[in-house]
Amino acid sequence: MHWADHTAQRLSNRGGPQVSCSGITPSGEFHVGHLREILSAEMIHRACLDAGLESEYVFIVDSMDPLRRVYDFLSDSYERYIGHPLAYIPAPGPDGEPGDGSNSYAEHFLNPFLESLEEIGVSPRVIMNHETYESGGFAESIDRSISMKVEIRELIESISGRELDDGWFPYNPRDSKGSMDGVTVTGYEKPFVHWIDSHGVEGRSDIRGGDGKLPWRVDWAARWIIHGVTCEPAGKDHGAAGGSYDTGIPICRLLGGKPPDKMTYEWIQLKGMGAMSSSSGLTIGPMEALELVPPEIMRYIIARSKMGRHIEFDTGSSLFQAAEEYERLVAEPPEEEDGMSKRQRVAVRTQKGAIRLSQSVRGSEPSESIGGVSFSHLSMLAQIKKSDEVVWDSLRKSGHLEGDPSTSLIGRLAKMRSWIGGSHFPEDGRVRILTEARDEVREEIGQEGVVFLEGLCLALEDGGWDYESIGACIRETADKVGTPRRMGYTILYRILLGRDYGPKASTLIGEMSRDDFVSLARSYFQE
RNA sequence: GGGCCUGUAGCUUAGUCAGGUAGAGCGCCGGGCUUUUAACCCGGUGGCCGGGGGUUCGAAUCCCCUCAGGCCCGCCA
Repeated sequence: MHWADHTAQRLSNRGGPQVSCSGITPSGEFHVGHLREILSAEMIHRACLDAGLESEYVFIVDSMDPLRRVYDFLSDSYERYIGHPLAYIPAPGPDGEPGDGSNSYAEHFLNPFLESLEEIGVSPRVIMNHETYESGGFAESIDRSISMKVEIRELIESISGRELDDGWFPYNPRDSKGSMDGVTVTGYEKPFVHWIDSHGVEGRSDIRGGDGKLPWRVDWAARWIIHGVTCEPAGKDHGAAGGSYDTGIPICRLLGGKPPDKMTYEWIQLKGMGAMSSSSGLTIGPMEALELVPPEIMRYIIARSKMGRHIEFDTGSSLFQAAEEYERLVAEPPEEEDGMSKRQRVAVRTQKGAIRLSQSVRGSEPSESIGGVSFSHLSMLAQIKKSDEVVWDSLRKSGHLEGDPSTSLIGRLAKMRSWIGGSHFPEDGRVRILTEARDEVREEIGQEGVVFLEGLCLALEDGGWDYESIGACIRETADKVGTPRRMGYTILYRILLGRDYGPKASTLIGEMSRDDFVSLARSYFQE
């Protein structure tokens, strides 16, 4: 059974309406790794719906989290915002300088990400955490936390092994400048927390507003209660022993809630480059990834892997592999058959689940996502056909397409073109036509090849320069000089691409000019 | 120091929670195909399940130890 379906089954035992949740801090550019966070939860949500449960998917944006430090892409001017909630800091401009404040730091990074989510069929209920604070949503939890300060403190210290300092308080007020760093709480009179800040200024924060927040480990437990979260897959960092999941669960109970089960997922790694990290600069943003990868394939990459496994995200040749695997499964959906072992049945169900959950539109027919044309075929066409119209013509001729291309097919071609045009496209997927003879090829094709090419050049002198005529010439020449047709094609692929296989030979040749082809072929039999 | 994940065929992996004769895809090899969309069809090759010990009638699966890789323990998906 697919992990999402399995989780849905567990959640149905828990009962009640289901709320799957993700939480991400918008401290910098979003990257592909974040898609796993989102999709893991969203797929569980869909599996719940498919299981007939009432379910919702919410995306909580940690907009109340403070800016930790001045990141590389920020100017030094951001020094003064350290400790301020991301929702109350102006967005950086292209130069890294703070903007005019019309757009907050949190929104600045969040908005493009939401667009990416739209594209892969994820439309969460977005909750800006700072708004929940502002509207007083956290007030009760804050009050409870303060009254249970001793118990919470003990829990965190004993489970995480951390020693909290004497001034620790389960609420971090914002100081006279708006920062949450270096503020000492001096007292609590519901609903006000009194404090003195590092500048010596005294003040008070209303727990019913955005004047401060719960510390992370308590915040997490509290939001589960506030939003009724029943399931929240978290990055493995939260899952470490003594990590925030281990403290969140008992704290949530202490505050009177029913926490979700601990569930963690592994990182996505960039092939050969280690884990995604905003600070290392080695990231592929979701926008960038989705410019290359069709939505269903992106979802499939997440859906086919169990949560506990690393995913090597690679925009090179393994993307072809993933796409082909997806297409194969869609073309021939696995079915349970008599005589299958229990394991085989499980495998079939898992694969069917992965395909189902990979659709960007829930419940849509998987074969529509492919649009009748395989990923690798499209990559070839996109490389040898300059204009989209010619690609459609070719597809109509080959019977892949009737009438106008679908929106999804147009999108696929556009993505394919940007993939091919960019630096991520794998070399061995590239169709590069050679322009002159190569010694090793000369050796491979031997005398038989020379005779065949001579005959072919002769045959191509006259006649039309269209795929059909060219194809006919190839077949006729092969028969005439006594070369098996298969060998004739192999010879052509060798001189054209330096490989034994390739896209349809007549199509390839037809894309060249007659002179170019003849001069390439001649270079093998003329000194 | 503490903890987590992973290790199954050349590659990607299923099966591990609920122990019952090792499954799949790709690749590779062979055959077929008198238009080769890197295609398609048929057949085949291939694994002491990282290693060792234990529990059991029976272990890839449970327990202990060990090796290797990745990672977490202020914040980070």
